[in-house]
Amino acid sequence: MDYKTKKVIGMGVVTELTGLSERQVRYYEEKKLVFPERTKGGSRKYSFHDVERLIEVATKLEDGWRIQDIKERERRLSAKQRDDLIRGQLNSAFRTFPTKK
Amino acid sequence: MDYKTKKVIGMGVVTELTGLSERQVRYYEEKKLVFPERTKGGSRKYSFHDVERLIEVATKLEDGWRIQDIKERERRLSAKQRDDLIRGQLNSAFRTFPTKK
DNA sequence: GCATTTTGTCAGATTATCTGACATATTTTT
DNA sequence: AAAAATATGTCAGATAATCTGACAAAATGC
Repeated sequence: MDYKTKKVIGMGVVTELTGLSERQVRYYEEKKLVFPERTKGGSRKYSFHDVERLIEVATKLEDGWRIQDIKERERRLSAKQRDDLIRGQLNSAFRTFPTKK
Repeated sequence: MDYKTKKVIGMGVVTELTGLSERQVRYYEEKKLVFPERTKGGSRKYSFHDVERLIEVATKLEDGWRIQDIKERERRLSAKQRDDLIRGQLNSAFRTFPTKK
């Protein structure tokens, strides 16, 4: 049970912690930058990780980035990470093979 | 900013995480076993630490303890800890004194 | 037996949050 | 430049979440 990723924080606290408006928080969700859970009644629940994510997004927007830019950059980054991961797997495959005790 | 002690969790999530009823959670506060913060509007906000505390309290009650017993025991324990702390301070005082480089 | 402890429940009020829509200022695109 | 897209504010009306205070009741303590 990770305090950082468990989704337990309501909208009010999120706006307090981030300094953002409700409107902004919901808009960033609409743009698929954060993914809150919901209560049975439909209220959003965020994690501390989500809160940090929102602050990160807000900072970039203040720096002149646009939401699509942010997503585009992250798409590229994660693609690179995938490549790196594959390379790492290949390396370890070749490395573990000859290592025979 | 500690995820564990920051008071950000509402009543609904607390009852989910603890399995307790709202009634129980409020009663344990009335008996001064937990100390939630409040929003401007008056809603309670708990930390993960509070949630663990509530579970601990509930467990002891299930084991036949009564609330006054729990508080009494903790009063004694913290008194002992105060004593231990003082003893520790005295010890280190006497230890650091002769240690002259 | 009477008092205390702990929990349930219910009513009524207030706070918190939701969706959807319209407005708008500032870019970006064509 | 005109049109389109972006990001945010705001407002209304609805629903969900939470609060307090009170009464009831079962279990346990003294």
